[in-house]
Amino acid sequence: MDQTSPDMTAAEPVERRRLPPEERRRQIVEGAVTFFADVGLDGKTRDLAKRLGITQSLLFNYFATKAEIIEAVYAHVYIDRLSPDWPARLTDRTVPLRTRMLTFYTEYSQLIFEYEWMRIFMFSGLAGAELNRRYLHHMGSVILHPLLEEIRAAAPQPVDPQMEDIWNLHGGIVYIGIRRHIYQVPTPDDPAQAIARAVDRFLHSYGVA
Amino acid sequence: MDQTSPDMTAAEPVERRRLPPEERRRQIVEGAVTFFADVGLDGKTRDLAKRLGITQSLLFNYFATKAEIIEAVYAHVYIDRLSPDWPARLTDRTVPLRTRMLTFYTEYSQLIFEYEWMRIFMFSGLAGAELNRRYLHHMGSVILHPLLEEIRAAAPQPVDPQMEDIWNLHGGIVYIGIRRHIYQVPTPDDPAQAIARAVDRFLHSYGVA
DNA sequence: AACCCTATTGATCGAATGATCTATATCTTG
DNA sequence: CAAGATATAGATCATTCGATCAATAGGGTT
Repeated sequence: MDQTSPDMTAAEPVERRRLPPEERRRQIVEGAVTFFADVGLDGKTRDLAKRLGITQSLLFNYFATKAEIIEAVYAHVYIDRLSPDWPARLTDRTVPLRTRMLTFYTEYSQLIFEYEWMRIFMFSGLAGAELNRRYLHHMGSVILHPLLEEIRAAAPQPVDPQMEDIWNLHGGIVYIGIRRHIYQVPTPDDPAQAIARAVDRFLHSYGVA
Repeated sequence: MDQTSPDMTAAEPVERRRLPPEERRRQIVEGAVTFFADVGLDGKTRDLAKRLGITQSLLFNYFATKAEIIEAVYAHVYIDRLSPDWPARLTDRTVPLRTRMLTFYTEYSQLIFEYEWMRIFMFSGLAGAELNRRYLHHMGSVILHPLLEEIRAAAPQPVDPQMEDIWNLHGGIVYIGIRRHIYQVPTPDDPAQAIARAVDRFLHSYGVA
C-alpha cells in the first residue's frame, strides 16, 4: 500500500498529477517517441506508462488504441523534418554549388542524426510503413533530383550523372547516422568534415571546383 | 502495425510428418530466417509454426526457447557472409586497385543485398545485438582499414584518406541494399554499374586511375 | 504384420498484453 | 470553503504469448 521511496526508482520523484489534458497528451507523445525509439514499435504500453510515471490505463484515456499512440509518434517525429526552403536554396545559382550542398547536408545531418528520428524511421521502414516510401520519394523528387540538375549545370564539361549517383552520395552521408544510432558504433562527434570531404569527392569527379 | 498472415500460401495440403530430426531442424531454421526477416524478431512462434505447417509445440522440441531459435537464425545468416580470402585479394598489388575494389564490392553486394540478411542484420542492430558491432568492427579492421592503406599506396601523390572516407564509400554502396530491402523502394536490378561509378569517383578523387 | 521408438500433435498452463470500467482524488469555480 | 467536473488510479477482462506434457501416430526393423 505504502509508496516505495522515490529515491530508488525515479529520476523524477515529483509525481504531479492532474495535468491539463493538452500538456499530458504532449508529455505522453514525447515520452512515447523516445520509448518506441528505444525498444521498437512492439514496446508494451505498460512499460511506456511506467517510464512516464503514469498508469497504463491513463494512456487509453488519451488514445483509443496503441496504434493511435504510434500514429502520434510518427506525426511528431516527421513534422518539420524537411525544411520547405531547401529546394529553393539548393537551386540558387548565385551561390556556389559546393556551398549549397555543404549547407544543406550540414543542416540536414543535424536534423536527422538524432537518436529518435533515426531509429523510428528505421523501425517504421522495417514495419513496411508507407510513410517511409513517401518520405524517400519526396526526398528524391524535391531534393536529390534538383541536385542532379544543379550538378549538370555546374559542370564545366557535359556530364551525365544518374540518380543512383546522387543516392550514393546521400546514402554515404546518411550511413554515418545509421552507424551511430542503429548499430551504435563510434562515429565522429562532428560529421561536418567527413560530409565536406564526401561532397568534395563527389563534385571533384564531375569537375566542379 | 499488425502483420496479417499471408493467407495466399494456404494451399499447402501436403502435411509431411515425421521428418528426420536433422532435416526438421534445418527446415525450422530456414523458415525462421525468412519469417523473422519478414516480421521482425518479435514475431510469434505460433505464426512461425503456421508458416512452416507444423504445430507450435513442435518448435520447442527442437529449441528450448524462442531466443534459442533466434540464435540459430543469427548463426545461419552470419555464417560465411565474410569470405576469408577477401583481405588477401584486396591487398594483392599485382592487380590494379580499381579491379580489386570492383570485384570485392561486386561479390560483397551479391552476398549482402539479400532480403533475409539485410533485414535480420537491421533488426538485430536495432535490438542492440553485440553481433552487429562485432561484424562492423571486423569489417573495419579486416577490409576497410587495409583498403585505406591500399589507396594510400596506389595514389600517385601523397594522400591522407581517413577511415571515415572509406566508411563513406562503403555506406554509399550498402545504402542501395537498405533502400531495396528495408525501405523497399525501387533500386537498380543490377547495382554493379552504380557501384563501379561510386568506386571510380572515390579513386578519382585520390588521383588513382 | 506386429512391434517399438520417437517425431508430432493437441490440450493446457501461467504470465503478459491491449483495452475497459468504476472508484478515487485533485483542481477549479462560485 | 463547499461542490461539481474530470484527470487519474486500480481492478479486471478477454486474448495472446511462450512453454509444458501426456497422448497419438508415422515409419523403420524384425
